[in-house]
Amino acid sequence: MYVQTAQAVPSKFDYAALAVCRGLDRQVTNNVIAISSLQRKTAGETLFSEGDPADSVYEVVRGTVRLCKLLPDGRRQVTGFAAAGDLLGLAPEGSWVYTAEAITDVTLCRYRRTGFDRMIDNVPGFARRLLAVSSHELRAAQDQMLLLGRKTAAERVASFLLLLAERQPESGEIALPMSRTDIADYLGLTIETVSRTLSKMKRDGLIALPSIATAEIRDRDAVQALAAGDVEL
Amino acid sequence: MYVQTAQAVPSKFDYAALAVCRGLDRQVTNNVIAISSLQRKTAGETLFSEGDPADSVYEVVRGTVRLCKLLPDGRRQVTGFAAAGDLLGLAPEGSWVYTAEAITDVTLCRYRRTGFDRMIDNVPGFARRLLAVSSHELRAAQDQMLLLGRKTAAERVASFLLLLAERQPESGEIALPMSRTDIADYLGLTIETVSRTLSKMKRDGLIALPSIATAEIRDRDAVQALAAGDVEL
DNA sequence: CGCAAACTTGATGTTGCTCAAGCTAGGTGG
DNA sequence: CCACCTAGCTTGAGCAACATCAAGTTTGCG
Repeated sequence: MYVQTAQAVPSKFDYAALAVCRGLDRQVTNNVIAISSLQRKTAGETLFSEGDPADSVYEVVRGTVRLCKLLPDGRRQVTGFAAAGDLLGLAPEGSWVYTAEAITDVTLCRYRRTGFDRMIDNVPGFARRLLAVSSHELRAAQDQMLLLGRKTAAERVASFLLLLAERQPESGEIALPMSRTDIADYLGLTIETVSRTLSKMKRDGLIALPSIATAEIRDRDAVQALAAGDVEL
Repeated sequence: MYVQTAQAVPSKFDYAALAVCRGLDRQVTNNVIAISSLQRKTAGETLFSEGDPADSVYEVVRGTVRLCKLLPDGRRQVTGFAAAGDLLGLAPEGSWVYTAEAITDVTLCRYRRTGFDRMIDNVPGFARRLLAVSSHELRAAQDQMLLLGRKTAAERVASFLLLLAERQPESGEIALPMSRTDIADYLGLTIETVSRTLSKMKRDGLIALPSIATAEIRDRDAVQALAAGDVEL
């Protein structure tokens, strides 16, 4: 369990910039430092597996993590992608209910559960903010249920691109750090269907695919219409 | 937080039995009474619709509620069924992200948002309990993503029956207060597929269907094997 | 008892999956 | 520096699971 990737923590690290510290005063931030440790994982490494005892909360500082669940025969559902600022393991469930794996090289901040729980009880407003975070995740999960239960393949892919675009407002280009397999397992499709759908959207001028790991929305209205089911591909 | 005499309220109602009050002392329970009001809805009535401003938290006291999301063209995804003890609207999102409709006649306890938020900040341990509830819902949502994204029709129906059975431990019979349409929209299937699958499970002796709104698991191992994908129907 | 809504069952259709074959990009060694 | 190699991606052809369309049947209610 305690596989601390022994790597020097940069002393210049800015703890106050952590998502967990948002809105907290200087003294409490110091408290956060006391219960946290920085970790690095290289692409492909597992952070933790479904069923492992969950004695920590993680914050993604840099990179992208995939969260997934497995069926006994190997079928996989990616339940989400966590990027910088996202928290894993808010749930005090005792053990992890999904597996987390690094998609890119990842920097993490790990908070010991005991200290974290103490903060929940003692830091004013902290619990309420976590509740808001948890609710937001729940909302995303419900949107995903609608996607998985009722949307067509084209609608799923279009929705996915819009979601990523929303989370990366800086650039016109959308980074796709995850593989086609990850996308397929997130959208409840096969890689072939994902690939075909992206190709068709490109052929029709809705998007461009400058590289295998990049997409660009060329006709936002058309992609949105597609995602909403107003039009067929 | 101040106590207010509960005059507008049927005196025989046992407020201390509310899920919200679990673990709270007498004085705080009185506080709950102050911010709450009881409501009734008849089968088919809408409690609130997606997009409506969410100025309250609801607790289901009696009956069953369906939570659903709609696509513009009418496709529907039921994201969950809420029964006695379940809370709706924990999320301080500002407006509802799903529609809630009464499946049976329903009794509700409605808590004003403002008072509820005050309790989150002031009642020790309350926020933490809500966080646990929220996390539990998130976990259920992720299980449902796996179901919707990766399970076959037979696996979905079997999983659904086991889920209901788990939530109704009292009896051997499973109550199905929701229509086939509701089940189909929950499982991401059509009513025909749900009906056919139930019929087949009955024909094969896995379950019995004593009435249209009741099921009984006859061969639990077989149903579990089916739900896990170990065997085909 | 009769009616409408909900459910079941059957026949046919379509979307997305499976299987199979190329293609591309990035990394490695000559 | 380039050729090779491999993992990941794309494309195509056929197929299966589930959806759709269309009757029947049951249930519950007035």
